[in-house]
Amino acid sequence: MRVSGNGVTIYSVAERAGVSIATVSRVLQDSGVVSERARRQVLEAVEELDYVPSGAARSLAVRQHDTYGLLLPELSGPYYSELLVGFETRAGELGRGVMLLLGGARDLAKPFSTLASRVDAICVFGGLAAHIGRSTRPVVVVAGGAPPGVEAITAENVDSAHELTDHLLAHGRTRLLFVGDTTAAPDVLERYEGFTQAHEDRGLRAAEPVHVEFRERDGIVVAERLLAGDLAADGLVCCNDEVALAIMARLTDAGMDVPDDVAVVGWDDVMTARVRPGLTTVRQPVHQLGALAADRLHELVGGAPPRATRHVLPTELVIRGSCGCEEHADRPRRSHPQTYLSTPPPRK
Amino acid sequence: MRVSGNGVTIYSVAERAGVSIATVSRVLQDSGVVSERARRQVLEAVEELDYVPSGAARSLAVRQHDTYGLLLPELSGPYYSELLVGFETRAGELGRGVMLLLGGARDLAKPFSTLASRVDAICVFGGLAAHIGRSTRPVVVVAGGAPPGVEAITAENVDSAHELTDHLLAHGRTRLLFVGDTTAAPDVLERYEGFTQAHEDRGLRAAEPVHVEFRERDGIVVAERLLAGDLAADGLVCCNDEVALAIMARLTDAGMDVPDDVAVVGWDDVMTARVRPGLTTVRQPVHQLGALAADRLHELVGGAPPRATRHVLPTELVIRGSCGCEEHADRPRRSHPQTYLSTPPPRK
DNA sequence: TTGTAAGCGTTATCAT
DNA sequence: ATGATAACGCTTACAA
Repeated sequence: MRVSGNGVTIYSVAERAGVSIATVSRVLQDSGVVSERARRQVLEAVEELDYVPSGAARSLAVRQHDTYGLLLPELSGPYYSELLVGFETRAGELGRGVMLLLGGARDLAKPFSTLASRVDAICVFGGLAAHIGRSTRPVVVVAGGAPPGVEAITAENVDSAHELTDHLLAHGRTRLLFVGDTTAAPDVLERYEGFTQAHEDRGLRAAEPVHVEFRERDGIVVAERLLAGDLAADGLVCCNDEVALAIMARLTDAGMDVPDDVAVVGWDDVMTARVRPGLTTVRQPVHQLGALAADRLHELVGGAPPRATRHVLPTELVIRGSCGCEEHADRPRRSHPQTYLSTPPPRK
Repeated sequence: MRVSGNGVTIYSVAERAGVSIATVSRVLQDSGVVSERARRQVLEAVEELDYVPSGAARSLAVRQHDTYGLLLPELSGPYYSELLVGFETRAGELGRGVMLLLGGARDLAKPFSTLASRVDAICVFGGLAAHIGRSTRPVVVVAGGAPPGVEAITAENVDSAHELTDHLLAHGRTRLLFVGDTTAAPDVLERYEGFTQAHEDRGLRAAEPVHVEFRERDGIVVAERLLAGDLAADGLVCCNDEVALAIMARLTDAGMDVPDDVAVVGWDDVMTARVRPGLTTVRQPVHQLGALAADRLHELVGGAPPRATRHVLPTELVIRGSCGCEEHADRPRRSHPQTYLSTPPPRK
């Protein structure tokens, strides 16, 4: 039994149109020269037979899948979605399809190699970089460290964190806590580095990070610990906005004032749930990250050599009220331009 | 130039292992019987050569892509993400890959047929159902109406909307507005139907829907119109939580009280941004929607006949404070079980 | 247990 | 302008 497709092949079409399969292919690929008459007949036959070409056969013949893979750990929150959208959009512009693989809990070994067998190149999210067995296919790692020889694209982290932290310290905050699991993602570790450096630059010593996941509920736990006196701080630098917002909400509910009692800042500039005080945060060019990844895969597949240095995208510090500033214009305050290798700076 | 892959084929492996390609295939597919010795040698050769099989060649040979397609309009907010995760997860469990196509603004005709040529079956999001040209491949439409002969899966809408609306009317609200673009998605239209019916059941006449998009900013516009007196209402039934939350935030900012001045209810039960008052909303089994879609595609590809009736998943009304109720336990109040065709009710 | 060989449905190179 | 025909890399009877 033919389980998929309708059994209509290029042969059926050729026969019906009264031409050879070569002509059918020419018409469909719009390659070579075909008489108007032949073209019409082919198109007609295609229509009548509901012909759907076999992507597999084509890929085999042209030795290219025209598809890029994307490996993400999950899809909660706006971060991954935006990355995915950026990637898919650019891939689409390049005429490439996208195969998605979500990390989740499952063992990725087999799914990953299956993916590798179906695509021309793969974009891997930072935390999952370990899954790249000598992948044979071109790979770029996004938002995280890559093994030697593998290209990496990331948003600037250290400097942004430095500035964000320093901003809090400049507000006179003395007991800052970094909230985020530095072991979970390379990005988070870099942010903690910036956090530490900012302290050191002022002759202070940064506290150990408070390890939590990225999710909202994890923020609540931190808030509870703060309320219980288990944790003490007058400023919180959170690994992302969701955690920051959750903490703010819980703290405010319990009668504490943000930023008076404790300043809270985050990362990502999530546009949802605009709150008061507005959340001071670092805006990342997530969409561009995805788009750039797709671009690079395309170039790598095209034969370009992998880049030796990481490609770092600039971020913007967005000052609102949660850091202790008077809430003013909702605009980015400063940006962190980075070395651009060959790609022009992303534009909004 | 060989642009993709490393040129290592099953032949290279066979040669290196000193066996035939049939044996290599047997080892890799774990089919047929192979001597331990041959197996070891093949595996060794695979390792040494960094062999990555060609998915295309395999698909061509087995006449199956082992991949399902998913067509979504976009990825903003948690709704689509959850749907996607549900779909991808189940597909993964079934050993199938997922190709994603995002609607966006671009013309979908070509991307869609390309997609069709690369997958065994496609899941199409409701609003995009029009893009299914006699697709030849099995298709299921999720969250929306499907052309005759095409299977559809959706969450219950009319009854939920009816109950939600009636709940507001029972609170003594008299000027209810439905906020959402009924022309954009069939789901929204169904909700408006329930909205209308609830009015009619009480001998009232429902107002025309206020057409807005799904996004947050669209909610703000509505709030502005309300504040400006351009719109008058003491209760708002919003097409999703993002719009509802945005409206609530803007209204509250401007000094209005929710729910005293105006009740606001939504749809989706977005867990982010838990606010006060808590948002009364309808919880949809979005993850299951995606998972069920993958399941059905799998069965269709396996030769099962398409279902004639729509497969409707139950929703839960979640009563919190934004409807005017005293804020009590954060639990679903009632559910809308529907006819189950063959799939057991989704469980949390 | 292993190998040979015939597909699978395209593209692309030659002739014609 | 069109048609044979040889790849493309794999799976799978069928033989051995």
